[in-house]
Amino acid sequence: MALLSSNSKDSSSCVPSGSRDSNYCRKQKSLGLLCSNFLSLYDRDGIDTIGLDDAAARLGVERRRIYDIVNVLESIGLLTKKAKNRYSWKGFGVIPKTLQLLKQEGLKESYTSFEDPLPFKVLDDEVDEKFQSSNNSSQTDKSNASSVPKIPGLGASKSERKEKSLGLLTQNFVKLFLCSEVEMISLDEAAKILLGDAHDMSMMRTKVRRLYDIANVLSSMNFIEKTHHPETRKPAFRWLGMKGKSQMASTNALILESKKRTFGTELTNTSLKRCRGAPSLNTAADQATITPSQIRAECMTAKKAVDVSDSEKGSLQNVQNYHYGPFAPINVLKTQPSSNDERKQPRDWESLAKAHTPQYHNQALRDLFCHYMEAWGSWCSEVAGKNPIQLQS
DNA sequence: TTATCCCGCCACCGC
DNA sequence: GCGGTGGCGGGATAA
Repeated sequence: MALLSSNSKDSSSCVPSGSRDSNYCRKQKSLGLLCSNFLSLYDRDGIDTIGLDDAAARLGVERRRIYDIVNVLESIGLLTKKAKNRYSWKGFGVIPKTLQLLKQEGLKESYTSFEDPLPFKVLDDEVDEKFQSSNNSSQTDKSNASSVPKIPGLGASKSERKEKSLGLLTQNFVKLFLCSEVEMISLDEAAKILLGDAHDMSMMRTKVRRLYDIANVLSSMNFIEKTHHPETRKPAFRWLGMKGKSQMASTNALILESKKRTFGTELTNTSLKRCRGAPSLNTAADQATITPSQIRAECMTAKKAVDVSDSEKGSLQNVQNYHYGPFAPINVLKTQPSSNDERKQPRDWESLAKAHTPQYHNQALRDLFCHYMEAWGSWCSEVAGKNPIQLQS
């Protein structure tokens, strides 16, 4: 295989001859661009079924590439397989439901196995059951778009192959954002978390390659955006969710501008935060950028906080309808305002801020939170003309 | 140098 | 055996 591959490339890349023309541009062949073109073709009214051969022909690519796109799109519910070579287009309307289901599954899983080195890997059976039922009914009932979509071509007994599928990897990658509250994650770190076998470098590299494929497709739909860690400058991806998708259509200019924002100005950039209906108590630091190397430690810390009790967790969600995830401030559970508290001194912002200032275990997070508070303070004085909240260091 | 990811081989599966 | 599917990793390109 290697020989054949390298031979075919020798004749087509180093020397611009053969099938690859002299002005070959890699970007023009990218999976992300291909996905954009695919959506341009099929994301419209009147589109019901999509033929893979047709798609490949119209997009001018080989079938293999269409499989890559379709697998990712199907994993998030945009498509469902109808028959061999034929898919049914569901559209972006199903995405909120899909994300909600993925989040539910991911949260359930993370609560039971966050200490597992591969917290998002163990859900296969459960997901598969849902996929199976989803697929069965999708053959006849298109209203089933609310179910988390089945991954294509995965027989129940092919667990090993299934575990490596692009679709499942896509779902787990998305869960990583939905459930961990991590604002930014590198693909290396994602691969480590999703794979578990971080010691196997070969497998890691393969996983990262697939994550690049997935990330390209997701970012072409504006579900995520590529960015860089502000300190390490390491490449990473930030979750935008449906907000990114909806704003892509209506406010391209705004998004382009926001992509240029610097890390320190992110505080007021709430429009691009993930779409999860977070309440106003959601702190800036809660949405902060986390260095990948801090993820595991913070996961463990937050796991302990979240695991205080199921009832406590339930009440938190009832009150706030919001889940902090593994990066919640450690005192969040203790300082949630009761219904009585909410009536007390609603305008005493300073004491409120002091009472609710998160006490992160991690020094970097504390610094980050201070940074946000400073930014907020300057924003208040500059824009809103209010007194900045004094920082607790 | 490192990050990115295209490309196509080939194993697997159902018919 | 055959065609559809998709995991996989070499190695080229981009940054």
